[in-house]
Amino acid sequence: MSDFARRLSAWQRTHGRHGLPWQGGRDPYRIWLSEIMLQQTQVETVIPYYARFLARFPDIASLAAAPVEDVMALWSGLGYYARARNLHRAAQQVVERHGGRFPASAAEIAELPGIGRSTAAAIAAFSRDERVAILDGNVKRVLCRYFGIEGFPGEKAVENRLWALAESLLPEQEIGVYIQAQMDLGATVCTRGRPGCNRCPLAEDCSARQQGRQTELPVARPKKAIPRREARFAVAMRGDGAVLVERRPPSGIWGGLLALPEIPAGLAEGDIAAWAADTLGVRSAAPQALAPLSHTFTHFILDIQPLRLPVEAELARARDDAALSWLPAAATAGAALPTPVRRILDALNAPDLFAS
DNA sequence: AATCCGTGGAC
DNA sequence: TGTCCAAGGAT
Repeated sequence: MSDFARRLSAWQRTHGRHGLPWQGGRDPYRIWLSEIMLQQTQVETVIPYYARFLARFPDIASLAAAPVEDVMALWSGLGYYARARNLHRAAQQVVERHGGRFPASAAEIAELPGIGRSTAAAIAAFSRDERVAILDGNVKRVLCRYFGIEGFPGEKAVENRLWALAESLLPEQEIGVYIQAQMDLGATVCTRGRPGCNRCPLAEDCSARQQGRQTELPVARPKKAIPRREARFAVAMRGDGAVLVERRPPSGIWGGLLALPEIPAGLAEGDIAAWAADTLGVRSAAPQALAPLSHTFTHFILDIQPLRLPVEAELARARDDAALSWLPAAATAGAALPTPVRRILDALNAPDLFAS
């Protein structure tokens, strides 16, 4: 075994993380769920979602049998909603094509929607110690520093080199411990800022440390200015507190979630009531501006102006739009809402703390 | 290959 | 306040 792997695994046994909710078992379903939730998402954020999801869907069969809307609701707030849709689709594929048993090998696992090479390897390594490499953000950071690898790791050529390196370093046995060691070292010691080199089992011959380049490696993503966009959300509210929401298409931003209808840009304030009558099927009083908010996505910032439309009457819509539905105030907590929509509705339902 | 896809934590 | 990006994958 390479000294690299031996030192890493030895470190994991004494200094690694062992008590996380998805650790300690070999059930591929639980491991799979954790890996998907943890994609681009921090451990502390995932923990409560993971518990709620497992309580509602304890196994693949229950997940596969559920309506996708229920799955989206449990994912509400976690982001990257295609993960939830793919998770549901994959569960159904396991039932239909694998007799309900999660496929064993990393190669088979990677065929499922939402599971790429690295996630498939992590599942196979943790569930049955299959000898396969992962390449997530942690591993990229550790390898780039230890071997002094130049170039942005998101670049194809650099990534290919890292994959080859990761595979060449694999120990013969106990791959699960080794994989966990890489993740834990990256998450707790070889962190992005201020790495704890004095606690690192690889420090003595780490290229970045020898050259004092810990903050320069891995090479950062090329900078790109992120655009700002504006949107007005219609908050059509009935007297009983129910709000009109729109199921978004499966792909794109907030795919499959319930959002507030967007008022077309450029539509004059005075024309909003007519638009609401035509498009939303509601007769409403004059729009009232609610507190604006700003929401940051990965690649743009959205400045949101919610406009409350007090509903006076429901009209027959020319073409019944199945995407529109009334969300009762009591149902917001369990609904599949994106975060800013939840904030807007929560503010409406909460007692006004600033009223005198 | 480059872009798209959420949210919140850390600094 | 802004910046960066975390157990990535799909297109």
